Amino acid sequence: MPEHNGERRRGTASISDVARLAETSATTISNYLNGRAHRMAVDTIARIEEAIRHLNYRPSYAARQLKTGYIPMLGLLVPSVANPFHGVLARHVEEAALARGYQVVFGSSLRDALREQRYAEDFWNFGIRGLIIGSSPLELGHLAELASRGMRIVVLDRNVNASDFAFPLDSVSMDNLRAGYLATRHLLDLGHHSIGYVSGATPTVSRRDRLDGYHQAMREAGVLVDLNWISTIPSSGGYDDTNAADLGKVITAELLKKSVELTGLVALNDMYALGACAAVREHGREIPAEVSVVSIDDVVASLVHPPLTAVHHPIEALSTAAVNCLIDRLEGRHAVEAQQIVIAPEIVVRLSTSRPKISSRAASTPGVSGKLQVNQWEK
Amino acid sequence: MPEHNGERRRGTASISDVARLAETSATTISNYLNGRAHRMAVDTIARIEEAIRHLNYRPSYAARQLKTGYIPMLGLLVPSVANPFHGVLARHVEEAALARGYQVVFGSSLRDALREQRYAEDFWNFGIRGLIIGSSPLELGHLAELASRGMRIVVLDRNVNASDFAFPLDSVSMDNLRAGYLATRHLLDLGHHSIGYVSGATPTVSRRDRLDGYHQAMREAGVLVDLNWISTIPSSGGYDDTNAADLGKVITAELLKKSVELTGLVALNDMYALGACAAVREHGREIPAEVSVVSIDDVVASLVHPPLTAVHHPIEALSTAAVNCLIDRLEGRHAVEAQQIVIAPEIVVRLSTSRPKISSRAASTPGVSGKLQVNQWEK
DNA sequence: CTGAAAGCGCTAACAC
DNA sequence: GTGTTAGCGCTTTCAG
Repeated sequence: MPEHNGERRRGTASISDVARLAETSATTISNYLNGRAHRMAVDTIARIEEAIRHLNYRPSYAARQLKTGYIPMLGLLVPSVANPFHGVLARHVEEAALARGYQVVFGSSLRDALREQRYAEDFWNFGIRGLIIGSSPLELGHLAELASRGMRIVVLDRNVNASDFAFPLDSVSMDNLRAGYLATRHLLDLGHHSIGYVSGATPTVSRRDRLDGYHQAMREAGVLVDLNWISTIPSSGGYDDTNAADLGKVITAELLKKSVELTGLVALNDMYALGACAAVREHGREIPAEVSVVSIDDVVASLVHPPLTAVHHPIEALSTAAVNCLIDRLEGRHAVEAQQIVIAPEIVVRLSTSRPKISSRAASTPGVSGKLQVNQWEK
Repeated sequence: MPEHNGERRRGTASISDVARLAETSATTISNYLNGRAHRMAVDTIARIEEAIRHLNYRPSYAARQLKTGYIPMLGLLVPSVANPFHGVLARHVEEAALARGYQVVFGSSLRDALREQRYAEDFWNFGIRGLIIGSSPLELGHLAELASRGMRIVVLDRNVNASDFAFPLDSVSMDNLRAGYLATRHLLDLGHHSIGYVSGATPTVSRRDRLDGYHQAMREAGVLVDLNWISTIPSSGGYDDTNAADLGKVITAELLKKSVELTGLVALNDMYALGACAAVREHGREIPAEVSVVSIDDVVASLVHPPLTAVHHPIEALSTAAVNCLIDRLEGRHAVEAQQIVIAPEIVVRLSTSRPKISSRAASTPGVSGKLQVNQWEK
């Protein structure tokens, strides 16, 4: 622990200062402060308020916390606040927390379970008892011990199967499978068959679900998916999300090289989509004339050129729901069972997608990939 | 204050539990914990460590803070973490703080002095004594009272003239004037004369400085600036930075309408630049063939199409410097005088700028605007 | 309706 | 080297 200059709460009045000035006791001040002023003598109240104002008194959360074990502070852990998606997420979490009188302290996990755990434990040592996890690693075991100690956790962006965990876990998420499905389906509906999927290999629930959605849509349309259409490049070690766009570019370049027949691309998220667009252009192809690109998340999709068709991630609704769920639990006004909130996404069509052109390349599709089959799941 | 379920630090051992198990006193544990174990008996140390491990003991920051007035937590206030620039800023602040053992709690000020003040006061009530202000309103008076109480404040993104304030204030910033200058100068060097400046009217120091840089470059090149080249649309009320791109678009549309002779555009930041690009295209002009665009900040500039020429904002260096400066002060290892750190930016040339085409429009420039003068500042 | 007293978990004198 | 004591600012029985 670092040295500090020992500066005390200089200039900060304490409850006893107020009591003295108001000619009453600390207890009474405390009662007043905690909403137990209902049947207090009016002039006592008046004196208290006057004293508080005069002294510019604010109660110390530390002292209060020491006594009650309670602090109006939430922890937020995301892969990286530098990622615009999580920045927006943080912004909404902040606002919802503020509305309930809570502050939020954040940490970037860098998708590292150990780092995430350390942060969470640090939060605990600060007295924080409510935690929002804004990512979705497959495993949550690193938080089990904390949960058993009493940390309330709500997971954002992944749907949790309650029975998967030994501890109660609320979850709030967009229906990621449906997101992947909608993105793919949109391309399919436009007439594309050879559709690539641009994603890093980081194992998260939301990513797995989105990919499942892609497969479901393809299957439903009777398109046999070529393995080369799905990127398998693992995301590099110190994964910070900062390089997501670069990764998307590399991945897409690879995809395009292996499979010239591709006319449509579904990107895991906006950052990957930006990288994908760059790669498509470097490959000498136009968007959407030659390759259509659809993104998921819709954080910056509308801002670029061309504006990207994207499945919109309802971040605000999710964040608000997560915060309220968490605080409700902290304040003990909840049923015991874990809650799972899932919100359906919608697609926003913009200018990065269009009908495929009849291209000589597509005609020369190698092997069976892209070939239409009898659609046995037709609906 | 909201009700809570009164859950105590259940399952959390205290220092006396450790003392008991280690068959020693709390003081000794405390000494051990605070790096005063130099000449402690080795077996005492061993028993302590064993006990700590066994109990999974972690000291309570709240109790420690109550005693010492110290808490390893920093407050960070930015206009909006949803803004990618500030998200990246927050990420670097986080990392620098973490390296020094500090957590960071953040708030979005929405460029509202009152909101900013409330946050800062709340931070204070949590025991936080170090604050980073990541915006640069012209006035800082709303923080004066807090500063006088002992809050350490470092301002990021604005250069502070120490004597402007009654309280000591460290500042860390890029040389914003130079940033504006470099951006404009780049366009000038390419041969542009009619150069617009895209910015909201929010009064901040960094914005004023950047605009000054624009003027300086224009003056130096002997170009008379037409008032219509500089947007004067005030940013709308509840300014959240979320709509910066939209604002940039509206502003640019206006600029282009008023002044068809413009062949170059300097944008206040990346978000404005994105909006500017959209407006240029809607106006039926190509980038950079017909209009060159240069941005400032370079947060997403490289990711879009075409990749934007931009003055690079050294956010990491600034954030790290700010955090270290702040913590040094908190830990009392600083000279008394306020520090001003200024870092020079550099421009990164990409594909959104090129030499202007000889256009009939430019030739028909109305009035004197855009006319070359004798360059009396030539160097 | 108000107050006195005890104690949350920790650290800092000051003994021993 | 290690322990004793007091107390940070607040809340909470429990009396009055």
